Amino acid sequence: MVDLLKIYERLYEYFGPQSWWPAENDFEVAIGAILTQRTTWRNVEKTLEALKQHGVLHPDNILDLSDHSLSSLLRQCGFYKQKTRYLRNFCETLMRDFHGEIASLRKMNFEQAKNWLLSIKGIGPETADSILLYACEFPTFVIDTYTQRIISRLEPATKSSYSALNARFERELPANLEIYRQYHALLVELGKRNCKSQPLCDDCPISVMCSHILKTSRARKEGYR
DNA sequence: GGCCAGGTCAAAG
DNA sequence: CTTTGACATGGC
Repeated sequence: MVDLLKIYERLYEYFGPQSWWPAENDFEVAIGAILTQRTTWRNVEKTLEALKQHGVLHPDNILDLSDHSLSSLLRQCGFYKQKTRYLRNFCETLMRDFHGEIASLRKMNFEQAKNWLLSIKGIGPETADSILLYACEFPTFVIDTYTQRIISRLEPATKSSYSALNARFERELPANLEIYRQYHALLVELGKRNCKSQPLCDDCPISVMCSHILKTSRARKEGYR
């Protein structure tokens, strides 16, 4: 078994602190989490910008749009008809239950908040955890395809289902909001740069770090808190 | 032109 | 409970 904390330290040393989640407020975090499903953040940014320019970065305003107007605003980020439904589902439920205030989720316990999110069609485990971690300050570890890919290369035998990996990261790491936020962002950064082919790593741009990822880790306390 | 991107859902096996 | 196909545009 690889040492997950050690990997975190190596990634942090190599890439430095990441500024996630880029957004002006918790609602924008949540919208971005839905829009970025299987989509580059680049395209999501353009879509978020379009929504802002139309002054509809708020659940009320989004619900006022016709299906046609909303989906034309979402076109650039792909799966736009599906995401039109997902976004509507989310905004409707958010208005119905919390008057559009995501901050209300913080007053619930973690289980309740996550179940509330998962009950919305269009929000699965990763999107839910992303919202909980980056918009609501719950220390829950987000597992994405990069994380699954990286772990399965380091440990080909490990079961990499969402819940198994999420449980493992949370078991082996200190339950710390800032570490969870940084670590997930760092894994995405590694995943984006790493070569797509098997295995980790050899000819990818950061092969030196990959081959030494489990060794020589200087203790690095800053950024933990 | 081919492959992939910060997943989710519904339908099958 | 795990696997498969659909969903769609944009970048390299």
